[in-house]
Amino acid sequence: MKLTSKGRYAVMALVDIAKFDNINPVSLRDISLRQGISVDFLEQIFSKLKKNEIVKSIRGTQGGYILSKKPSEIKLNNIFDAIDEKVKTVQCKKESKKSCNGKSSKCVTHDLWNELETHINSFFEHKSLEDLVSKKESRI
Amino acid sequence: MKLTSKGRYAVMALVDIAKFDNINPVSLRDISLRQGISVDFLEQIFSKLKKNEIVKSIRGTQGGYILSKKPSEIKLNNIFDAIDEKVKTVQCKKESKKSCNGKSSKCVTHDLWNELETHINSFFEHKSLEDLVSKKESRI
DNA sequence: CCATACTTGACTATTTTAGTCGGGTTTATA
DNA sequence: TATAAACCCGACTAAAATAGTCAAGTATGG
Repeated sequence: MKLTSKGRYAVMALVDIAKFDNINPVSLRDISLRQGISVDFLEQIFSKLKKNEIVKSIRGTQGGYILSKKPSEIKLNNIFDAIDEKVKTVQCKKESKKSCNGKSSKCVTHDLWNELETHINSFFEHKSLEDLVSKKESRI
Repeated sequence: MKLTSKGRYAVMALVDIAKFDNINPVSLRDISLRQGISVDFLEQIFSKLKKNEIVKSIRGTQGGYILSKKPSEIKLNNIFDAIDEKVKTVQCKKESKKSCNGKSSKCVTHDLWNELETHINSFFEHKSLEDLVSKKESRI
């Protein structure tokens, strides 16, 4: 079970934007320089963030991205949902005859993974971008 | 972020053993038939479970595996640790100059992933094999 | 002594991840 | 109005992880 770079980068990039003015758009180039993530990869990520209305884009020179909502209203699960970073539990596929029928150990893992999923999601639902930003502003 | 088949199979297999006599060893062949998992793959998994003292092996005819402890004493995190199914957070590698230095957004994700890891682990630490077995015995 | 079952390690196909690359379109500003 | 900064979009690819398979053992009960 692991977390992907994509998820990590998305959070880093959004925190970066949140730290700067939320009126002036922030360009991917700036984020790239500050966070050390390639512009090309950021484009992929932001394409999805935009589709899911986490950010708004402003085209042309001096363009960039701004947050669609206040940092306090952007929960981490919104971000991960947007970029398809879900908690994927391995499915019981066609092997259902064997392991997932009424008889023996009828997918003990089904309930377990569902529970875990709920558990993790509730963690992300309670964390907002603001939580991450303000934590880091407390630098002496 | 996703959970692997290996983890799922390990849990399924151990629940299978727990359901049967914990005095008579259960062979991988039986588990294979009941759960629809290949014997070869089970061998890989059980090799690690044995090294980590989750199960004991009994060789020869009529051999098989038995649990090393009572189902209530085997927590899911013990199982996942044994088979290297950890929560892996993507590391901030050598790019530390850019993203992980004192200046800008000094790895906001570090703290976040650590928190999540703790959160998930505590979930697994509180679930034992017994919890899974007894849940399923309530089949009418 | 042989069939059953564990033991070990190497091998492989498939899928996912983590990007890159190339060719666009839009728009501020000089 | 030219130009450069910036977003937009889809195809491509190398590397890593996953999910197994395969082969050649060793131990032991009957």
